[in-house]
Amino acid sequence: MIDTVFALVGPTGSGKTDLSIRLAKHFPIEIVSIDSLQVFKGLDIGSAKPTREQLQTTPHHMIDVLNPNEPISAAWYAKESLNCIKEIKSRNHIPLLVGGAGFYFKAITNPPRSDIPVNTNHRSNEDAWSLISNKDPKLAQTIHPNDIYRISRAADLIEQGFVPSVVWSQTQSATPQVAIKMFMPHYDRQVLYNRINKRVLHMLETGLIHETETILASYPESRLRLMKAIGYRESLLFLSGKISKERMVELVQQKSRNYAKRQTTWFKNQSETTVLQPDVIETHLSNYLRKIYFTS
RNA sequence: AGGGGCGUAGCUCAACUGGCAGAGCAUCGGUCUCCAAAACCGAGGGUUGCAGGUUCAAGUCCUGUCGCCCCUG
Repeated sequence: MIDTVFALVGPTGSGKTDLSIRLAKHFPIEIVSIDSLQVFKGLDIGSAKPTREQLQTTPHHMIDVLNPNEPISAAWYAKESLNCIKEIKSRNHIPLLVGGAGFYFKAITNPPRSDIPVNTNHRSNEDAWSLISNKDPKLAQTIHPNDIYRISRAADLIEQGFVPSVVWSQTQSATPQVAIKMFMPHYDRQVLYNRINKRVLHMLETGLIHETETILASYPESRLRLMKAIGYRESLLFLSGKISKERMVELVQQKSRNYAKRQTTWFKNQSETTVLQPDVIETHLSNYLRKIYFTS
């Protein structure tokens, strides 16, 4: 029988963290963060990590488990969070997944093949593309020639003797280890954007730039990762004098809004997602949890 | 006041000697099967500051006008 796990999903700035803490006051909940940045130690302000108090009042998992210079992957994330879920259940507690990383959620239900390593050596896009056209023409028709991520991974698979279209259809049709029931608060776009803009301002007031400097000082090799993370990238650009402080704030707000839109698109197009108005989501989820865990 | 420069998409800018007004970003929609706060795809959006003139044809040339910037007194 497949376990059902509950999840609080949604775009950045939609109040997931606060809501999860409130729920944890009434239920024996342990929170599993599904977030690509909060896993890293030191990325606190920029990743909008739960506060120290929040982390103390409610058990959290998948937060502060990696150093900023350590590698991460969806397969690893899926495996670790699945472990957390299992342990929480063995304690007779309720696991609640909280986060906005759709890709990692997907990896939890449909884990990618972790036995085929990622090839780190560089090959040109043209080479990879011609490799795919030759060895897996079916796939070449479904991948856009500019889609360098998937092209590169497909080339990985081919070089290791696999046919990408076959491998990928297998992982897709594999029986999921857990079913995730997702709840997402829905805000009016303008309201959400205002919240995000305000939150970015708050990040700057509480020391986002200083945090960036601190991380980089302890882990110079984490520069690449920071350059791919909203808020940290712009801080680095500001610190190196490439942009003004005003421009930096503008950019962080803009990129956060763009990200929030992508997250919303991802989750709302998942069939397991229940979209709810912010003012009813707490009672709705409470009722749900009560019904599932305390009636039998 | 006199001389010069500039006004083109929400923003930053393209458009050789007149020849169908474009690009990046933003905005809106979407994709995602080990880099995902990443990467990628699609769409909408313009009386070229305004008013005249020359021309088959004006963002481009001429006149006037408004706004901004620089230089000189």
